[in-house]
Amino acid sequence: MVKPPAPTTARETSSTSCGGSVCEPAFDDPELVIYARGFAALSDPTRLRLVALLAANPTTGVCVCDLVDHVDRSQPTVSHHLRVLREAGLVSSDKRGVWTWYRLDGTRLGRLAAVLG
Amino acid sequence: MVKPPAPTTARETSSTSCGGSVCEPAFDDPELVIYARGFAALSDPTRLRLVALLAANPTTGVCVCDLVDHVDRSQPTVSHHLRVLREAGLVSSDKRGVWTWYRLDGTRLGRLAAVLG
DNA sequence: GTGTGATATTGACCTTTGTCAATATCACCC
DNA sequence: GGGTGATATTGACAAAGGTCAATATCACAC
Repeated sequence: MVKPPAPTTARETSSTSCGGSVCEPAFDDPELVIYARGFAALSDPTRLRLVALLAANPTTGVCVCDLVDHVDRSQPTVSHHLRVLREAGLVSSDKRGVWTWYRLDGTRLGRLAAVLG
Repeated sequence: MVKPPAPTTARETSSTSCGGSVCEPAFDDPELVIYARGFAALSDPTRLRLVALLAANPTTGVCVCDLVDHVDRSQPTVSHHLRVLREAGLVSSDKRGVWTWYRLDGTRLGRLAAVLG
């Protein structure tokens, strides 16, 4: 969203027009849809808590069983949320034997942060 | 979500336990709900386009009538989205006569960006 | 192979959300 | 005051989303 402020031309509010001159942003619609999907993945408190847990354990990641223990939601619900995060590209999963470990994808998260300025 | 990586203790994957030691994040639930609401406000392409338009015109803001012209949605729908953004604290509105101008709240947006690292 | 335990998927439920048409509000001009 | 035009609100509807119980899958141990 960051954009160098355009040299705003003088603008007089007349009674027949708001007098606005709008500078178009440099984002096209497909881009917006992708970013919106990313933010949607972060729009749920449970998912945000999962992200926080993963962010607090960046080097090792966290096993699903531990995530379930920490979020006060049923195991299927946690699994659903992890799927949403994975499909948004924000986390990656790694199956080791019976256990599945999730890890945060800092790059994707950083790109979303960059969009916000 | 940024958190100094805790000194992860050695962890052996046994057959009876994943062996994980989870470092708790420094976010409490009310905080998560607030942030989630912020991201939810950014989770719609139409709203994201509105934000982009406002970000591209930071000094003056943009009049609602111009926003409606630029987003291919009905006027009530645009009004609805602006309300969502306003209630999330991401934009502020300013009534000048018949026209209402919206402006981006960079601080709030920046705080959301900071949460992402 | 059988059992066990970790994770994923399915199905069902209810809530939330995006959208528009219709209507309301409100400021301004004549 | 009546008309006009900008914005907000309401109501209705379909679609999407969060949750859990039940079930499926799959790896490992015995």
